[in-house]
Amino acid sequence: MSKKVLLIDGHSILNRAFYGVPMLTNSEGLHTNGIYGFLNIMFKALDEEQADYLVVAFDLSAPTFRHKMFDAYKGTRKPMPQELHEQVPVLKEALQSMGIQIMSKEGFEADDILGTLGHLCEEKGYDVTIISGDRDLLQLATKKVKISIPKTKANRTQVENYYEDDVLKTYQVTPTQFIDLKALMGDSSDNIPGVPGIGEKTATKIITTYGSIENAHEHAEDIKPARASNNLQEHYDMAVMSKELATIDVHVPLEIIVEEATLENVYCDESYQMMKRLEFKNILNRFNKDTMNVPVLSAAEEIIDESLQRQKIFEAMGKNQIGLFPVWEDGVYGLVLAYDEACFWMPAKDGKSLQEMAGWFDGHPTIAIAGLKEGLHALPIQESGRILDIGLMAYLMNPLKDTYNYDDIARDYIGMTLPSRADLFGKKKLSEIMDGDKEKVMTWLGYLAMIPLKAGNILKEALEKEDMWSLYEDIELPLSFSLYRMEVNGIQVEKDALKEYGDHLVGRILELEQEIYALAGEKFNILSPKQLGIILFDKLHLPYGKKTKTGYSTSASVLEKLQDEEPIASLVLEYRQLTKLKSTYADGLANYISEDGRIHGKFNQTITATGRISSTEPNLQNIPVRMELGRQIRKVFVPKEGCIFVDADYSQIELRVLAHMSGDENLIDAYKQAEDIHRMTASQVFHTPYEEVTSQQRSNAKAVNFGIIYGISSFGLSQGLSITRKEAEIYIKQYFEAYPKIKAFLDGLVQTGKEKGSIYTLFHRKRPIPELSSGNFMQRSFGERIAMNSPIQGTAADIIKIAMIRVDKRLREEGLESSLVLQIHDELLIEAKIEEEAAVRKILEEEMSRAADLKVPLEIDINTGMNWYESK
DNA sequence: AAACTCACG
DNA sequence: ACGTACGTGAGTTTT
Repeated sequence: MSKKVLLIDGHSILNRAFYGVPMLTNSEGLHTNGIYGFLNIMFKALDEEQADYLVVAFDLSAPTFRHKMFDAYKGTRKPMPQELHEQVPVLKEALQSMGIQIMSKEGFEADDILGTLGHLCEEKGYDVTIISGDRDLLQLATKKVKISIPKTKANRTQVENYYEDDVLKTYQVTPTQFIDLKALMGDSSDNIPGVPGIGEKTATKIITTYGSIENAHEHAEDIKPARASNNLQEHYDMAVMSKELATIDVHVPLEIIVEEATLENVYCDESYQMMKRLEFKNILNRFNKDTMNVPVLSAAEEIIDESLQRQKIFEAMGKNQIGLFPVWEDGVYGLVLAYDEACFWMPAKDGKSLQEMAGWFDGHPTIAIAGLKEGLHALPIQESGRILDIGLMAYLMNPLKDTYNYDDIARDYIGMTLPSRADLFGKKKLSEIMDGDKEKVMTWLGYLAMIPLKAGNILKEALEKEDMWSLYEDIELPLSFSLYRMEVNGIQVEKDALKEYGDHLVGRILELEQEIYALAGEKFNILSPKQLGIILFDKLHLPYGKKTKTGYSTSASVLEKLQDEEPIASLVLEYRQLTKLKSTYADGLANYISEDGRIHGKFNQTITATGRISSTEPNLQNIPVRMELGRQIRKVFVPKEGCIFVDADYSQIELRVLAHMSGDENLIDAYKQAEDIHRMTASQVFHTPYEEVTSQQRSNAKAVNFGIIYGISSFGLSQGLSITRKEAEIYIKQYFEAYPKIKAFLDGLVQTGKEKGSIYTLFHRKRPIPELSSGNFMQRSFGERIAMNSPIQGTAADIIKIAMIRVDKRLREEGLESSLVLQIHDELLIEAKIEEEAAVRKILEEEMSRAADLKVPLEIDINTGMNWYESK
């Protein structure tokens, strides 16, 4: 079996990857999309080819001879965008960490190195694959040398492979003649001028007939059309030069031989650390974790005896700061405790005995912990300001990450690469882990408490430096306790009523199903966009609107446009609506009702980019309300015996935040004068007296107000209002004329974002916007909309968080039995003792409207009821 | 795992 | 020329 050699055109593949893979940055802010795409292409090729040797060739940054020649003719090449440029050295570093041979040579291009290596390897009888994005390399194809061109189409990498025969089949010319072809038609992307007026068609015809430019020149008079003939004669020098430019040198004197480019150290510790730094989780999966080096930070010592455990905790009480990690999973309970350089694993008998340990911490020192709210469920430690939740702090420092595990924080804030739980134990359950290698387990447990201990103060200082400590101490930390209480509290749901609701839906769903099949003329899966698309647009020939990358779009906006003409469209819309209610809500929620008849969902504090809370397992922040049928489901959410629901929501909090932050007097005055802000906006924007505003004008103004908050774009607004872009532009222009300071404010946000790389809320919450530095128009525009929206959405989130904390605090301080059950972004739901209704209303009213002192009043609406339907 | 669709603010 | 409103989570189908 002959050896296999893989040769990669470094810059070309990096370039392809950069433009093919959407923007990606690691937490250092380093752009990584090109490197990521490059490595994926490389690994895919390695898997497929099973190569013995691998070389990656790069051009040197200094312009090479061939380009100097041409640059003299026609200026220089376009400069590489900064975001790509910064990835070149990092990619080289990554390849080096894998022990992959990198080759470049002064005075030669990567093409020449690839050509020479390909040539040499073929002579040695090896199978060669050259990967490049550049079709110029097709001239190197032979029976043994394959040119592989990856194409990133719609997020999927497809590869075109060319041996000698394939080039002939595709281009009607041999690989050698491909050079002549290029010499005639030119290649702007490669700075080859070619002959003016000769394109692909003519060039192919000429070369297939005459074989080379030299021969063609000799028979130039016979060439048709006349224009091509004349141009070839007149610009033959260009053709000759182009041929020279396009010809790859296959005789470069190389010092290194390909046999040295073996693949022995691709998956080593060094490259593992590099992939961690770049945050390539997919690529990390390729590593064999068992052979990895596991750094010992401070392994835990097991303390089983309860009185010894007490003693250790007593000792910890004398310290300034301790690290804690409550373990409660899969029948394993216990506590990891760290102080100074020591660390102890203290198993507990069960969940209850672990909870009891919380009492031992009274009068505790500062506690550093990773994930306070989650920890509280196992170890309900006393509420205090002396807690450093490193997960929460790391979230505030950079809310864009998807995990804040000890290994992420160790890497980002201590500069230490530690194996994650998955690296160490894969998908094993905790009980299985604990039964395994003791030394490894104790090392891991050590991480869980030592990393909080070590990172706690680092993160505190980092937050202080950014003027964000108060956000942590006064808002996020106390909020963790409120959210914890809401999770424990849960919300009562009537299981039987929910079941009935579901059954009622099923009846109608079955009817709709039959009607749809009848109109379609066959049975099919209505919920499959693919099958539905075929039925509607291929079989029934309905006019299709949008297309997705995989086929026809069957989204509601498309079906809505059809429904006047086509009954099937309305039926499908209704079918979708009902099946959604059935599966997500009727059935979905039922699965979460626990023994106590309540749903205890999670309120996540470290998910969103803007500072909002998110709700999962189940999501209680998207219970239907807009459509009556869906809204009915709220009737199953009820207060417990002796209670009622009191629901309070802010009225247009984001628009009020905008009025305050922009300081626009017109909008501020509008809020002070008018009942109806959208009507007032319409009056000011369309220069119509307030009383004469039509409902059409009002709803347009409302859409513009939304648009402003979302980061206005004429296209977006035109979609929202079903008008043309031109009309949308006029609305926006008129809006900004009516509210000039809003325009200045939004422009300022984008500018700040570009200067600082981040934008901030009124309470100093930070959101980095790496998209703003993208060279891609789409990405950058997206960044601009984020810059306009996030401070508004984020400030509103800050305000309701403050309100929540204060409402919760007062409910407890005033000795009330009422408690918070839900937060839905601008709404708080309280399960209130019937006799406490007035007190609860008062607290909500006062704390919500006073949560922030804005230039406009914060107004709230309050409703009560015996279920959530009534109280909303 | 990714794509699509749709529920909410 | 580019082809989208901002922020989420979940269920179903498809790859």
